[in-house]
Amino acid sequence: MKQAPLDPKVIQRCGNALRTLAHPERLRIVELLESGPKTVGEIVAYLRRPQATISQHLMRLRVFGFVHTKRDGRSIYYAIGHAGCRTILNCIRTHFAPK
Amino acid sequence: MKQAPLDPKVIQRCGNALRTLAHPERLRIVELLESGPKTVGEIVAYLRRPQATISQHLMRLRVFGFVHTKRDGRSIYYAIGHAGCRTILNCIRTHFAPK
DNA sequence: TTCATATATTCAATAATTTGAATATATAAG
DNA sequence: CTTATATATTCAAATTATTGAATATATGAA
Repeated sequence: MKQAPLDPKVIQRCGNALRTLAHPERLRIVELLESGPKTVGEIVAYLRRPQATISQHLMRLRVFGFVHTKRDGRSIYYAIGHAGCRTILNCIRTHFAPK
Repeated sequence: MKQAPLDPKVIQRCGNALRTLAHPERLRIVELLESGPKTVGEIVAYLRRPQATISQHLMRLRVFGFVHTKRDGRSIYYAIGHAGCRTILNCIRTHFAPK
C-alpha cells in the first residue's frame, strides 16, 4: 500500500513525540513504568538522580501525554498514558538492543 | 514475558536513534526515502530547503546509520539503511497520525 | 497550628542543536 | 587545462535542552 506523506502538523507532532522519549533518563522512566504505576519517590530511588531532575523529566512526559498522574495521599503515581509509548519501546528493543 | 531493563549503553544508543529521527525535516527525509533511493538534489527539491541544511541532516542520518549512500557520477543517492527507520515511521504513523 | 514528607517550580549556568552564509571538494564535460 | 554541476564542510549566531541548587507547594500527622 502506498503511503501519503504525513502533513506538516503531524510531522511536527511526531518529532515532538520522538524528542520527548529521546532522553536516556526519560527512556528509563517509561521503561520502568511499563511494569505498572510508580510514585515519584520510587522513580527517584530507581534512577538515583536528584528529585528535581526527575520531576522535570516527568513533567515533559506528562505535557506530551505519554504519562498521566493520580494522587494518592502525599504520593503521586505516574503511569503510562499513551500506547505509542510502549510501541516505541518495543521498537527500539527490537532494533537497537543486542539479542 | 518479563523484560529485563535495557543496559545503559543500549539506552544511550536508543536515545540517539530517537533524537536523530526527532527533527521534522529528517523525518520528512526518511519518509521520502521509503519510496526508494533519492539524490541530494531530489531531496532538496522535495523539501524546498537550502542545500547545506539538507546536507547536514543527511550527514546526521548517515552517521547514525539510518541511511547509506552510493555515488553515481556527480549524484549521490541516499537510501534507507536500517530497518528500525521504517519501523519507527510506521509506529508514529499508527499512533500520532489521524486515521 | 506546626512539622515532616512528597512533589513541583524557578532560575541561572552550561551544553547541544539548528540555521544560513560562505566556502570547499569532487566529478564530468568541453 | 577550465567550467559547470552536485554535494559537503566550516563557522558563527540563534535557539533550545539539560542540569543542579534553591525554593515553593501540597498533603497528612500530631
